[in-house]
Amino acid sequence: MLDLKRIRENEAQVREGLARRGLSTEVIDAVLERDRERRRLLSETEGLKSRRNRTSEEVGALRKRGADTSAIQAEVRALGERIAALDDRVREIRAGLDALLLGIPNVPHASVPTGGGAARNVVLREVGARRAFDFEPRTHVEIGERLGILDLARATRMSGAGFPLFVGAGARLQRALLNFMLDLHVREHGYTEVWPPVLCNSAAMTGTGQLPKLAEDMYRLAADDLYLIPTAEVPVTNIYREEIIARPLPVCLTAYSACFRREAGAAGRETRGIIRVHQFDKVEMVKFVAPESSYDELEKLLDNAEDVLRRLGLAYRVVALCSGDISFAAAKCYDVELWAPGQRDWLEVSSCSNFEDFQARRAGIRYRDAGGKVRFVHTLNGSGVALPRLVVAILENGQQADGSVVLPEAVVPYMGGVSRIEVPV
RNA sequence: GGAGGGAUGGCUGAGCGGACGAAAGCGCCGGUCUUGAAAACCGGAGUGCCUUCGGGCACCGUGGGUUCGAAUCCCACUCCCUCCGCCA
Repeated sequence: MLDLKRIRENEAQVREGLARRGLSTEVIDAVLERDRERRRLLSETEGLKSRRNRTSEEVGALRKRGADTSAIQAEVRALGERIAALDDRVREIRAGLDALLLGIPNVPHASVPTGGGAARNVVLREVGARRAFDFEPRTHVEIGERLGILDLARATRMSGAGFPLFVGAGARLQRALLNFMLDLHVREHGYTEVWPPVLCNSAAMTGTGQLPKLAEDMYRLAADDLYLIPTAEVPVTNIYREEIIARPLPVCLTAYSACFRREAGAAGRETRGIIRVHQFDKVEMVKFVAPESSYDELEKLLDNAEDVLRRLGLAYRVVALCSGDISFAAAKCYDVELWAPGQRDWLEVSSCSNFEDFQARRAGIRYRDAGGKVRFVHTLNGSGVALPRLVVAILENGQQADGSVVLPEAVVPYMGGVSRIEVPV
């Protein structure tokens, strides 16, 4: 959520931010108009309340002396009625204002390239050589089914399309990769591991910005005001909701979680295989940092995500998203994409974002600066990394002519020494 | 799921409907003393909003209600604790 004062005082900057996202700035007019009305009514109401408080105290004093207070009591009662009416009106305006503010996206950082659509994203670097094949590389679906480690048909029978079932070495690979990534972030990148709930309430979802805009994309348990999380970002960021963080910043947390996405509106896109699924597993990194350092911390976060791929020896590239492509809550965002030879395409496996104080303001996450002043933290997060597309890349890059798959060395210890998944006889 | 108890500032914990934005202790910050520290003593300190910058308003789990006036009384909800039942 944007600071109302910021909209008031830096109107042009906010309008430019919306425009860079390709959005209308009409909402700003509505916000400013309601804000003016709200402040006008507040002054009036508070003046009346001040009068009521003083007069009411008088009643007490007069009573003590045994004086008749019926006239003055009637006066206060009348004041109370006026106040109640005004309060209702203020509440109404405030609710409307909040609804507007919750629907306004973050202002893109100055360093974000301007433009809309993937074509305007900027490829910053490509790391690692793409493997050359002396045979026609197969897709992960072909590889996985032949190896008997991926059973999409049976998964569809129990849950529908988009719910992968991993078997044998495939299941083991999931567990191995998760442990490999968590160990890396905890032991070498300085993160504290957490294991969060995968159902969160609407307040938490609003805090990180999934609500109100992305309601259609989430699985919801209507009877309980609970949603299945689309990413561990939600529970992990909300750990400090409505708190003044007492620990020294930065606070760096990492978590594995299952993630659930309805992918409404994505029907027909990337439906083959496990590139876009309704349930998947992911290791997430989340940081709570002082505002001065958030852009340095974003670079570190990005490097932590890249480190996963470097150690697995996979070819990847880093993309700076343009202003029309960054997510609702983000001020700046880098995507990390893996090369998948069976797809002949780059697959997004991580999105590293700085939200500045956008989420912190919604979720009420604050800290005390050196001077003891209470301020909103900056929050960041990034995948480190998402599993299904990582598995796609490992299978498609590691495939051999005979159908077997050679695994990256770094996961072999986590696979109980297995370095190659063989075709069953 | 059943029965009872509870929710107050960073923590512990007081609070006859007007004195309470709130005692006290701990912790924290500043000062005195000290070579330095500890102890002792003195002082300071909640959050948000509005403002004509004098000040004002709101906040004691959340939302309603009673009253001239609510941390305090009433109702509902949420969460926590104890006991019983059930369960991995």
